[in-house]
Amino acid sequence: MAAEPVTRGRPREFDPEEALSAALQVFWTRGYEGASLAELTEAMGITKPSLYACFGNKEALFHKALDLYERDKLCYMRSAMEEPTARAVAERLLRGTLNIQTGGNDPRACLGVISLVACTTQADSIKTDVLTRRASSDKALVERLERAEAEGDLPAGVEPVALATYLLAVMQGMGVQASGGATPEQLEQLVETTMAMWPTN
Amino acid sequence: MAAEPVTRGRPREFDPEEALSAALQVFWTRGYEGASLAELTEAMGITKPSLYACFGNKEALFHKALDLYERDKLCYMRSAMEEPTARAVAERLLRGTLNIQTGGNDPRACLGVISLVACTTQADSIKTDVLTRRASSDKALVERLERAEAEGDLPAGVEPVALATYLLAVMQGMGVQASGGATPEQLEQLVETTMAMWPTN
DNA sequence: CTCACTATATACCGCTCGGTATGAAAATGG
DNA sequence: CCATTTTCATACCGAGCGGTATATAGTGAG
Repeated sequence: MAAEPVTRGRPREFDPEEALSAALQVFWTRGYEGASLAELTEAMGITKPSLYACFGNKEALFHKALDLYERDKLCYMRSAMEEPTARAVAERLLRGTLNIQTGGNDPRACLGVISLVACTTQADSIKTDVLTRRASSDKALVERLERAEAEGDLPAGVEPVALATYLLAVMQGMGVQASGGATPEQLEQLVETTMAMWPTN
Repeated sequence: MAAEPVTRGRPREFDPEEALSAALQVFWTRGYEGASLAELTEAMGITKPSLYACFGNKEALFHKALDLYERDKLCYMRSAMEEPTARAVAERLLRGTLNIQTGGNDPRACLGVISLVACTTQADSIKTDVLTRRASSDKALVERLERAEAEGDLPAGVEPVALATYLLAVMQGMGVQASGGATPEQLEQLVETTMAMWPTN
């Protein structure tokens, strides 16, 4: 990227990255439809025309916030795949989910889960975007578990696709519990219970 | 109830039960905040003043719809507790959840999950209501699993509270997957995977 | 300094939201 | 037949929504 984008005209008075980060926090707690422009602009410290000029509109802002979320918050997903065993992959995923959900002031679900469940009226492109992103991460987990199967790392009779779906369901269910006011201790216990259930050979 | 409520004045031209059932469908697909009065009244076949006169306001209508939902859709939860073994209880719960989620046109999560995750702005009383109802059903499951432990129906080292939290998380995660466009077959597979994970002694 | 250009702040737009005032319509009691 | 009571349908209300027109302020180029 050009650090010197040859500014002509009045310079911008805010940092787009910081503003986007603030917008992400609002979207994360309110959801896409629940986040109003008034709340967004106040959190970002800018006015509506500035937001429009810099990010396009509310929907484009959300997509960019989703980019940031995936880059900053969901990176643990990719690194978890590098664990040596399927069991270790699962535990890294569960603990990473736990960390995200208990990182803020009070526990809350993954932004993707919130967007999927909450956006019901319009937001067709929002849902599609989230689903597309999730499909690729789901695929990565399936491939990792298929590798585990090939390596003899999974007990016989355990289907990689089914196991991946199951694990993702637990992670998403953990998000629902977090949204429902579960304490970090309860979520931690849920991780341990799930790991105790993990198939052994 | 009095079947003859001594009508005086112009009789009502719609059936409140049917109207409430229609409202429930709208709330279930749109969520509380996503359901507009326009969509509600159209689905219910009545006008806004009629709705207001009969049900109070949107919030009161939602609480009554939640009553109906619990009575009609979540009755399987109570009957599941009567199964003889903890394993059978779990399977009945999972299959009951599956039936609800795949009952409509396309899969969707439990109304409680939708309400919890989606309602972010106002809706304080909505969340409280849902949480209160869920707390009692959670408690019933915990007590059932405690009975199972006392009966030697659970393997050693399995905590009833932790197991109940885990099972509920899977059910809720299943709802998220349903909202995300999972097919009934995938959800069915998720049930079977979960049952395959269920602890054995 | 002047001009072209860009970001800023204010005020505003059309629309939809949940909720209601109002008057006509349909029933019962006298 | 009339008064009373309750429901129905239309039209309306203030507020908040996402988005924007407009005018001003701050920058580099010439």
